[in-house]
Formats: sequence, structure tokens, C-alpha cells
Amino acid sequence: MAKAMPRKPEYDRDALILRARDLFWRQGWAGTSLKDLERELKLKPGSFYAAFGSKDALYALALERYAADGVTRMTALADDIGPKAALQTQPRLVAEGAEMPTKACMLAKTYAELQAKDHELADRACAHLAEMRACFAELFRRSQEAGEIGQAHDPDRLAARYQSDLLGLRLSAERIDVDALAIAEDIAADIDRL
Amino acid sequence: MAKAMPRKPEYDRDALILRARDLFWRQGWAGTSLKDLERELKLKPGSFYAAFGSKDALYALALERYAADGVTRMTALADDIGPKAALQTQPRLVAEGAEMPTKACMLAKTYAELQAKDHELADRACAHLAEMRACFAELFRRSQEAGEIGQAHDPDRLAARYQSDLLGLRLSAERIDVDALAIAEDIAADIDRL
DNA sequence: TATATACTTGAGTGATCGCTCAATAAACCC
DNA sequence: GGGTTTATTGAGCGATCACTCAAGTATATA
Repeated sequence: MAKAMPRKPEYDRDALILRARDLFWRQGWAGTSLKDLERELKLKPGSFYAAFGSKDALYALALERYAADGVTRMTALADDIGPKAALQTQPRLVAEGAEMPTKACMLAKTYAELQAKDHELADRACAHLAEMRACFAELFRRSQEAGEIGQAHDPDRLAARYQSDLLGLRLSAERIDVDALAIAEDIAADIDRL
Repeated sequence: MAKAMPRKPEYDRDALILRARDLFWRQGWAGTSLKDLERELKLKPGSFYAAFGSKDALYALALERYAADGVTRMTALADDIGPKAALQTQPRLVAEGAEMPTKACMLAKTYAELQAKDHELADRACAHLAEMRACFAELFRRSQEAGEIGQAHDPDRLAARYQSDLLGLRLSAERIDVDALAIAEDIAADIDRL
């Protein structure tokens, strides 16, 4: 009953998910065909389906990765420079957005595209958006505890408004005729007035 | 040389554009197939192409109609209750958004979906967004002239921020786990502080 | 009524969609 | 090296995509 070990795959699965994420992020769900993915990931159909199962499954992995990285980056930033400064810096980073494949939020794009069809990915995107908002709420809470902003505000409400502003900013930042940095400064200035 | 007059079409072209607009608005460009349109408009392929030429041409008509109605409604509201009150009321109307097919902005959805592919419709959407922003700027300007808000602000910058906030609100309002009305109130309250 | 004109119909176009699978190649244990 | 297991390959599946067009039908003028 000797069992033989097989060969190992040639690709780095995690790196492929990142590349797929960037492609989906830019082009959306319907806008990204398997041909696009095969070209970008250098995978033939057979390998693709052996590795990921389906286009939707890979999209779900990409979404998860996107959301996890977002929370991680925001948390790290807050640990680094404090919660209030992190909340104020994030809009600026988004407006500059040098290294991002596109500035609009992938979660929002996914939700907007697929919600009308009751696609499961829309629910996942919505859940991830809620995670992000919870992260923002936690930062507002910590900012209150640190005495950086007034106690009178409901951190959950602040977080909802803040996330909404960020989503608008990220949409606006895609346009060349919009001064996204000015909007980012205004969002940051609003936090000073809390 | 006798010229005979033909039969007239059975459909109301303008009404069809409205129905198409709602479908595109909800489902997006790639998400709406010709089968969907044929079913919704009750048009066979031949009639469809005789009437509109192509899916893209109809989408362009729908976009134009959407943008024109938006400017018209906003202007009428301002003539009715004044520029500042109109700017403050609009977020509330959007958050309630009873009679809309979906709350997210069709221009923003179109731009987000098609910009990555350099689709002509993305440019059109961007141009319409600029029209809307110019409309907002005009209202802020009139609001300053009326002494309703301070003179120190640049109306174009206020308009850019306001539009960004509205786009975020309209995205957020799609989600069931978001209190869009609270965000709308906060946006309106910001205008009181100008 | 005869004729010209345009609208309606729906089968069908080639291209592309997401996806499958049998054949081949490669890497591991004995 | 032999045998086993898995990765890789690419032709090709049925379904759907946006779209075309020839045939049939209805309505106006003459």
C-alpha cells in the first residue's frame, strides 16, 4: 500500500489571489472574464479550476483578502500614530492612493454591482463593510477615551458617517476633475471639530 | 411620386427610455442583457434596434435623462424652498428614497463600472457628474449671496465635498444595516455650520 | 381600393461566457 | 527505476452575449 507523493504546484497561491484581487478591484465582477484571469494569472482553465474552483470562489477569496488588509492597515496605523490621527490620515492616504490599482472601495463596488441580483458576493461585501465600520467605531471610541474628541457623540454614528464620507471620497478620487485631496482635508478637519 | 405615410410605432419612446433607465440603474451596464431589456420594454430585437440602435446608445439616453432630471429636480427644489434648504433637504430625500429603483447614484455606478475599460459611457457619466456639481456650486453661491452661509468658503470646494458626501450617502443607503437618515441629518447639520 | 412605407416578428449570426475533462508531464516514495 | 499521484495542458462543451435581417403585417396617402 505504498503511497507516493505528488509534484507541487508551480504557482504561489497567495500571490495569485493578490493579482486576482487587483484585477477584480479594477474591472468588477462581470467586467472580469476568465480569459482576463487566465492571462493575468498565467493559468490554463484546468489549473485555474483545480486551484480555485470557480470565478466566484476566487472573487470571494479576493474580497476577504481586501477586507482583512484594510482592517489590518487601519489598526496598525492607529497603533502607530493614535486613533484620531489615524482617522484623519486615512482620507489623505486614500486621496493620494499612489499604489492602489484603483481608488474606489472594492467592497462598495462589489455591493453596488451585485446587490440587485441578490448575489452571494454582495452579502459578503456588505458584511466586510460592517467589519470596517466596526473598526472605525472602535477608533472613535479609543479617541474619546484618550480625550481627543468630545464624549457627546455616539461612536457608532460617527463611524457610519465617517465610512460614508470615505466611500464618497474614494468614488470622487477616481475622477480626474476632482481635487480629492481637498475633500480629504475637509473630512479630516471635521474630526477636529468633534 | 406619391409618398405614403407609414404606420406609427406602438410604443412610447420616452416611456421606454425611463423603463430602461430604471433597469440599467439597478443592474448596471454589464448586468443588464438585451434579454432583460426585451422583457422589460416588451420589444423584440428588431424593434429594439430600430428604435435605439444599440444597447450602448440606449444606455446613453438613459444616463442623459437621469442627469437632466437630477438637475431639474434640484433646481426646482431650490426655487421652491431656497438654495440652503434645498441642499439640506436633498440628503434626506435620498436617504428616504422611496420611489427610486435603487438609492445609489446611477452616474457614479456607471463611472465606477466602466472607467477601467475606458468605455465612452464612463466619460459621459463623469461629464454629467460635473454638471451636477456645478449645480450644487451655484446653489452654494446663491446661498452665500442670501447670507445663509459664510462668505469665506469657496463654493466650488463646498460643492465638491457636498457631492462626495452625497455619493457616499447614496452608497451607504443601499445597505440595510446603515441608518442612512442619521447620515443625511449629519450632512445637513454640517451646512448649518458654514 | 391600391400602393408605398414603416413597424413587428423571431429565427439565427458569430463571438464570447464560465467551465469540463481526457491526455500528458512531472515529482515524489519505495 | 517502477509505480503512484497530482499538476498542467488545451480542445471543446452548452449557454448566453449583442446583434442582424428577411419575411410578414399594419397604416397612411393617393
